[in-house]
Amino acid sequence: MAFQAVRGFKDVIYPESRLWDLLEERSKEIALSFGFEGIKTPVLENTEVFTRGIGQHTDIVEKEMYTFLDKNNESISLRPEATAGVIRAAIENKLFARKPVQKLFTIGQMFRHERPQKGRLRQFHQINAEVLGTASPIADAEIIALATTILQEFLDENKFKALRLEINSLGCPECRPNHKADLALYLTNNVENLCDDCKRRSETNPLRVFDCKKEGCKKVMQRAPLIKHYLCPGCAEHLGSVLDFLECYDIKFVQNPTLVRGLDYYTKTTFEIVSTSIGAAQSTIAAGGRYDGLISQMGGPDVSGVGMAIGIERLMLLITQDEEIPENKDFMFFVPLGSDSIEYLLPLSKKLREEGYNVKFSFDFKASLKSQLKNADREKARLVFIMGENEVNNKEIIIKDMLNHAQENVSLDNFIQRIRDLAENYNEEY
RNA sequence: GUGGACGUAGCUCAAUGGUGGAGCAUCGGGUUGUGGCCUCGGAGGUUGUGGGUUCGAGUCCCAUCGUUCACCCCA
Repeated sequence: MAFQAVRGFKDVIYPESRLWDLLEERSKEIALSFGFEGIKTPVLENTEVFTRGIGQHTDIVEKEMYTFLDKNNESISLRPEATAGVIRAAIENKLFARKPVQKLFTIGQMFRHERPQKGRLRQFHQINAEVLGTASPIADAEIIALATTILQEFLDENKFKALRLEINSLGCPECRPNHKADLALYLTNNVENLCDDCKRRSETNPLRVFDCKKEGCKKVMQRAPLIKHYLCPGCAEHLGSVLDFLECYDIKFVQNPTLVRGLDYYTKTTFEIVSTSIGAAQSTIAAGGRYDGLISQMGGPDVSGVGMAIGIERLMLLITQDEEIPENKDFMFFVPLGSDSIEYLLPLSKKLREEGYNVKFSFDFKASLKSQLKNADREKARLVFIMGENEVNNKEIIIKDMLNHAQENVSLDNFIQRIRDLAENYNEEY
């Protein structure tokens, strides 16, 4: 039996790997343009970073985290999300002593032991950004603007328009308990009309009952108390400001009063960017929100933060949904006929690469010109440089243009200058 | 973690329980050192894996692995 990758873990091969690299490069450039600094944190943390950060009783920590004992019997876990580790790193490296507000950006793999599905892997990747150290609603809007800017960069107009930004406020420790209590009471009073799942949810995670698709439950929840009627003046004002600022950014949104997040730390602003043109299991492309209390809870200063994550696999699914991944750029291609020309051609290929051209060199110097040209064609060669016995004797090279079939002989001495001239005429194609 | 569907060549898919095929891709010819198009040919498979039923299984049954859809949950 041949080897198989671990369940839920996937190889990324070309051409997807090309698009993947592009995605990482461009999104990083965009984050830098917003003033974020890159950060790289380990995939492995002490388990407590996550139990304290995300919450002991979340599904992510309780059921999905890869947790095991290290050789010294300490419990360590693969990170199921980025925020807790970034905050741990910010505190440990005393970043808040450098300046009070930290804007941090990272891309990397996360691990959750779920049943795999399309767009749901056990190792998956996120583009992640956090603004730590400010309660300003401008930061919330900026985080959302960063997410939408990155998505807009990679999606064509129709796909981008098919995205929906849903936003809600979860309140704060001041006002949230009042809503929680009233909701719990309401659910208890209507428990006979709820499905079995929702009876359980009423106990474990009452807000989730809003998400139930069963008619009975939906009917009950139509009259259930909504958090927005319970927000304290501070939270209400914050939400209002965030929405105002989103309009300043010209970002469309819909308020979803039942939007919940699966991580305990969220307060006030919470949002999701979902695609309407993709399966339910992978429709959430990006998500995030504000977290008061998390940074201090992890041993840092008592300041607030806000962050977002984009699921790379899900974004890739959306991008490639009905589109081909673009080909690599054109290449120049060296064709030695026989072994005698190699000593002339290899140095020239080095020189061209140093000048920044994309250069491939045929490996099959013993093969016929025909098969090497065929190969050159398949390798997307625009200019092919051929040198055989005749050319070695005359100290010259054939330059063949594969697009317009033209070919010319140039002397070895004039070769590089001739390529510069040709490439210039091709308008930066190389 | 729960329930359903599907696994045949590198890819997309055929084959009534009776000798597993096609298209594309790949490799090689179509006169000496000129690619794409065309044409001819070759190679490629323990039908995911392991059991079972049957004279006979790609096809039916069970298990297992994988994929996928809906849940749970989430990026």
